[in-house]
Amino acid sequence: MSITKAITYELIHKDKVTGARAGILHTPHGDFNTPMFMPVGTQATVKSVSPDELENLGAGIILSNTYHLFLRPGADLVAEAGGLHKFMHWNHAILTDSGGFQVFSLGELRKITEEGVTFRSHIDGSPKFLSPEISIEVQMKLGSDIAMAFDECIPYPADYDYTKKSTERTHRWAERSLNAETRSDQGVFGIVQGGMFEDLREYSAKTLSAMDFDGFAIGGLSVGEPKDLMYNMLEISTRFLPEDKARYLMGVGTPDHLIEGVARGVDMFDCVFPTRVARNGMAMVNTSTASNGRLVMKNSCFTHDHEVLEQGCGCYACRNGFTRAYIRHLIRANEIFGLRLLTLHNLYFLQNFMRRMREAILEDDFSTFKSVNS
RNA sequence: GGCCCGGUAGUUUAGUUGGUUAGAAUGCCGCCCUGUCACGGCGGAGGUCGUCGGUUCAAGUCCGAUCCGGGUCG
Repeated sequence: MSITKAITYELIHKDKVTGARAGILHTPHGDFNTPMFMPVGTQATVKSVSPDELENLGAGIILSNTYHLFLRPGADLVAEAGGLHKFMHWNHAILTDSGGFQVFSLGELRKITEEGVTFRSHIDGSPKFLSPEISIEVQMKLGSDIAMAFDECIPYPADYDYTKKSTERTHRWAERSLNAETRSDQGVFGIVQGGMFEDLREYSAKTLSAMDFDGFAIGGLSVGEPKDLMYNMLEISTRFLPEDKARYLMGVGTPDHLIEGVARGVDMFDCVFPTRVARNGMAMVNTSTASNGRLVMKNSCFTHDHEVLEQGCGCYACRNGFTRAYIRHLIRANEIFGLRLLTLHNLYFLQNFMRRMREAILEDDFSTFKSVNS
């Protein structure tokens, strides 16, 4: 007899050359093609974008943050509103990060013990406490489709001894996170750590694989380490994860990293990059449009540029003919619409980028896509 | 015409009893943003301190003249 799982991964095709995977992630709020990119909606909103705009640009699942919602407005209020989906009017899937990374980002403001993490709120400085049990409880109240286990994101660089101890603690926290979960309509993903050490990455992936998670994330990467080191750690992390469950590389969202991640069998990504960078005036484009894949709209070379961001792009901004000169003007003048146009463009760009990768995988031609877009 | 106030980066300005390389904000130019940030981070260019002369070891600062702007009295 099989228990119905809230979250399942269906492998459709594996690229014959690279091992890149095309699949479908089944959730209580719909089925979504992988590889996929999840826009970040930290505080129950993808900054400056409405739910129907998100839907229109092809996003199927978004990420929201336990840490932020825990501090404000509080999980009880969201539960009172009927859960996060209802609260923010988003009918598709939601993955909630556990707060591990945010707490790690607080630096000196936090203290880690076996029980959990005490820290000070970045909002009002008040003392707070998060543990695996509390994080999962909050995520259950939020009602996300996928909850993340509470982990410690190890800073870079970190020595072997600390990395080993931290990783082992993350494993114990993973077990506790799993035990705290009671909702049948919610899945839980474990998070592989292991810092920058091959044996610890392998150890972490194997240890977590033995637990009954619905999917696995690779954490602790893209924290300042060199690219090659990151790719190596990623490779080892995914190698020991089960084929029949989704793999999620946390916090990655530049095109080069997405390609390298997919090439190593990753199915899901999230990143503030496209949205944050949009708010600071940058458009993401194909390398055929700009060799580094970026247009810094504040640059004076766009003053008289009356072309769209990228020819042939189907995003709201390009489809409707908003020009580079216009967007540059809006950004410089600090007009909200400027950052909205760039946000819509960047999110569309990445959705389309993932879609194209998936097509390439299905045609066993991912290595061509990789070489053309790197 | 007399008297008073004020002229310092494009703009708004700080500058002590004269004392290192005249600061800042904003704007301008560029770089950056990877599980926290809309109004963010870093760097750069930009000044003959209205002009001329004087005092002094040393003047944005003190003195004189002059130009410009504003105020006020006749």
